[in-house]
Amino acid sequence: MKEQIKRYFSRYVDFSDAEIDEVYSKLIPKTVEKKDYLLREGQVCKSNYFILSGLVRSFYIDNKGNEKITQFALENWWVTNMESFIGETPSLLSMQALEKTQLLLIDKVELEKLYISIPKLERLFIIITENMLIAIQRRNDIYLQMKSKDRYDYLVAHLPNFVQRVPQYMIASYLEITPEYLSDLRRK
Amino acid sequence: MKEQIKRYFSRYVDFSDAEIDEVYSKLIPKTVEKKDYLLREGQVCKSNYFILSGLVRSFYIDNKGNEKITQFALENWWVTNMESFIGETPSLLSMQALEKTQLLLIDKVELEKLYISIPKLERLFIIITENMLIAIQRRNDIYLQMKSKDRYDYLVAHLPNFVQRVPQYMIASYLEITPEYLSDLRRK
DNA sequence: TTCATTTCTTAAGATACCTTAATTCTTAAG
DNA sequence: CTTAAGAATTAAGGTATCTTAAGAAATGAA
Repeated sequence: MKEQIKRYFSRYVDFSDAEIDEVYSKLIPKTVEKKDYLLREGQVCKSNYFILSGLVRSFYIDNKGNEKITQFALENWWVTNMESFIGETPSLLSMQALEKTQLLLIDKVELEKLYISIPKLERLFIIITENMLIAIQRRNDIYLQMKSKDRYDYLVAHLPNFVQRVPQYMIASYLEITPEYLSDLRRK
Repeated sequence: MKEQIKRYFSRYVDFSDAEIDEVYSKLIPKTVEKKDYLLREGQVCKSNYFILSGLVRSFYIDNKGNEKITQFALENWWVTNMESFIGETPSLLSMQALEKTQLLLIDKVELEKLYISIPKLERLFIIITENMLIAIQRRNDIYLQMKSKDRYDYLVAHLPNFVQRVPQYMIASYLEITPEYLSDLRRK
């Protein structure tokens, strides 16, 4: 577990073993079962979650009562609801495990303390935030330009894990189409 | 001009007058005319732009040759192409003034030097980046949930400046619909 | 294995939005 | 003031995607 975190951290910033240890000591392990919630709509999201293994989705219920999936997250991703986490406001999204999932979570308060003793850590989270922003913008562009069929093909090509591990009606939700129409598309 | 920057800065972080002066001395004033470009597709975006007055759009040309507007930015906003600015990669977007626009720009290299002498400044830009991320996510959600008509109404209600100052076919592009269809919608 | 639940498919009819192309309205330059 | 260029409207026909509803297939619990 510690190795996995260490590998992840050193992808972006150079930490000493002592620094890794200090961070690691503040990370709280948590295992959730399939269908368990990490966060429910209306709660304030107080933690940032590092996924050791498993798969998590973020979603909300739209005004017609349908679930809309905004994000999948898997091994070696950080996942949180930025808006709620940063602003300390009630979350519009829920986060739910789609498989048995092992996590390390860090509390917002602890994280901010760590920033002071290990400024490099803040640098790491800046980079993570920037990458998130870029990824979201890129995803938007894809959605802007592509028709449903192409979005599906793109997903299969670039994120095959999602397609394999997630039920098809959730893929449809993520792609912003109905399950019926996705089924149609796949026939071709 | 300095007053405007100072007001903006102190919305988020407390700076001393001396700190403001130091930052201000690195900001380069620039005035561009309507239709001038701040950045062209293919260039690396080396600066972050603070808009003192005027209006700027970001857009790209899609595979059918149509302009797609991804963002408008106006007074007291920072505007840049994050992906190109952070990654120092050729920009996929262009940025163009839609009105005569007064800017203060800061070079990436200068900005990073300033982070060292004024760490609080980095804090400010973290906040700006986080807010950007939240805004983009929120915009996505709106696009996810709403039909064209509702997106237009939302824009009129929440960002009337855009609707007033930008030609309608650009609003259509921003809303991801054709100008003809927007015209249809407005009739109702 | 069996039954119940969840997920996926199929098809018909409806709707949102696009394409093209012609027409009017507005703006800016001479 | 006149004209050309840019912007907005209108209408007809087409396509992508949704809705509803039913049945088939897969999965998981007993």
